[in-house]
Amino acid sequence: MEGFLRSFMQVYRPLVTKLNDILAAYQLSYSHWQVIYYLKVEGRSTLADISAHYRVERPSITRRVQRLEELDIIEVVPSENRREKNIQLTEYGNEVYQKSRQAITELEYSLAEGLTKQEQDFVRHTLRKLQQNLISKEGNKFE
Amino acid sequence: MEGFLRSFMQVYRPLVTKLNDILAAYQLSYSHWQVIYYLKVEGRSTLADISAHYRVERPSITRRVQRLEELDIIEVVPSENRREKNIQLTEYGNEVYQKSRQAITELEYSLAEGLTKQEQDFVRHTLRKLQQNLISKEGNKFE
DNA sequence: AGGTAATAGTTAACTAAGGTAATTAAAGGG
DNA sequence: CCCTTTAATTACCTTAGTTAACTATTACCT
Repeated sequence: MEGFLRSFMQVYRPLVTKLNDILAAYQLSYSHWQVIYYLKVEGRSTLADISAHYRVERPSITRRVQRLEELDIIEVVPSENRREKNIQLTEYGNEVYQKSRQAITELEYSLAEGLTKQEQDFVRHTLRKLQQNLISKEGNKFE
Repeated sequence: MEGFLRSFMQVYRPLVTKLNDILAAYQLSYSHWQVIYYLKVEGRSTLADISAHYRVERPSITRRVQRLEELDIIEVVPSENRREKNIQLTEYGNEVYQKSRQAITELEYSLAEGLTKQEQDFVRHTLRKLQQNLISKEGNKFE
């Protein structure tokens, strides 16, 4: 696996840059997209949910959410437990999701150019494995 | 390739964190490692070389190098062209390289757990391809 | 029920890392 | 010899994360 880290890290930067370029259309960047995506898939959620899922500390999530609130992409909905803050996508937020989804999917396709279907499946499979190897060797403060 | 970006980005953070933990032993982080690695492989170089190789703007490289200089990991060597700054690893810098190299290689091994040799080769191959796809679709201000 | 402990969210302060724009110094070319 | 280009630097801004400390609310346990 020697050289793997080098390759991986060199893919990272141009990739985020491209993603951020796409999301700049809505004054967002990739970290905000993660929240939007989560809410699209999971529906109404708390900040703690999102924090746990992405393994990102809560203050970071607070900031992402504040931005999304300002932009009317998400809204707060009342919850029984007054300690937690339930949020969900607004109508406009759904719109932003749809539009960005398209652009991001296109990016994914363009990345996959020159890779066979099998290869693509394999990459996903491997990444998931790497992620597990990484997480299992962590302090696991999130579990 | 749908879902690829998501997986990729979720591997990234724990990975850098681990790398930074390793390098923290020398008050460094991964971005500094890149410079050390480059100097180890290429020998005496200029900041412009490093900037071009990693596709990172020069001010960023200046900062990385300043840190490494402070820590006596690199040293400036006189060059004919007084406009460029030639740098190379010091003896201590080589030591830091060796020690970190070990730890990083171990990390790579532990990541590769559960992947066959073939799979590992394939991951590297694919990452390189992705990198090319990304770069070829860029403004290519570095070429 | 009442007091303590845990949890959700926030704020503040810090760190890492990058980018652009402007500046300085040196080199090169007509 | 002047003008342009190039290498490095500085200053300033942005993204994104972390830890520590605080508030409010809920849960637990005697």
